[in-house]
Amino acid sequence: MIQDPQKRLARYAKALGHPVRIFVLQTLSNQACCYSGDLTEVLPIAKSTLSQHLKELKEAGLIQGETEAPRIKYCINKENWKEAQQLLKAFFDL
Amino acid sequence: MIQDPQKRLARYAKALGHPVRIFVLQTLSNQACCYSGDLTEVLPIAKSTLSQHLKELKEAGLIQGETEAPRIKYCINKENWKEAQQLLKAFFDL
DNA sequence: CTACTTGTTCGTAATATTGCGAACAAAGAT
DNA sequence: ATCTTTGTTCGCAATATTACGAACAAGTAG
Repeated sequence: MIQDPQKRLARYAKALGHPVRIFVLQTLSNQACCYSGDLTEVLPIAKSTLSQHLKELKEAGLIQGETEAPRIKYCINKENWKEAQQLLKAFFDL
Repeated sequence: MIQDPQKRLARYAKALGHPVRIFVLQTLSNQACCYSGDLTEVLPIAKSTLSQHLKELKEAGLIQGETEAPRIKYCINKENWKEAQQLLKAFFDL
């Protein structure tokens, strides 16, 4: 009954379903990439909590992390980002 | 730190974060309105479960229900739908 | 009035989410 | 080799989500 595109759309939407994750994605969209330390400084949450949110975004496929020295550089996963964009566009253009 | 638009966007996204709710919204977008019985016939879930999903969509402001005889007619809440659309558009056009 | 239809609400259970601090791992600096 | 920095993982707790069936309300039909 419910098809794969609907599941994928729901998956992406779920990942967007928290203010912190929205903020993170906005930050990454604006400025290419960033380190999680940059985010911890700004956000009023524990670093372990931020780490979990980043993990969820990673598992949803919306971001990717690249080890770089002691830090990890997070970027948008452009391919999946585009898919989410298209699925949502199609959804609202119904 | 986190502003109201981000919270509202996250709220809408959260409401979209389940395949059944995506399906319901697609159905309502396509054909004006429908009764929850129409949905129960098609979806492989208990009517009480569907009722909960409809309640969440209602509380998120994305749909509205209108009592009509023994049934309830559900429609998109166009005002909030448009807001969600705009917030998401702005989000992805970053 | 007594069914019947339609949908919500309640009670329950299993699982997921959110959040924190403490402990841990990995790599660079001293 | 030791310390520092950076971020993850673990353990825990509180709350939310998802789902079902049974019971309940509200209106229609007989």
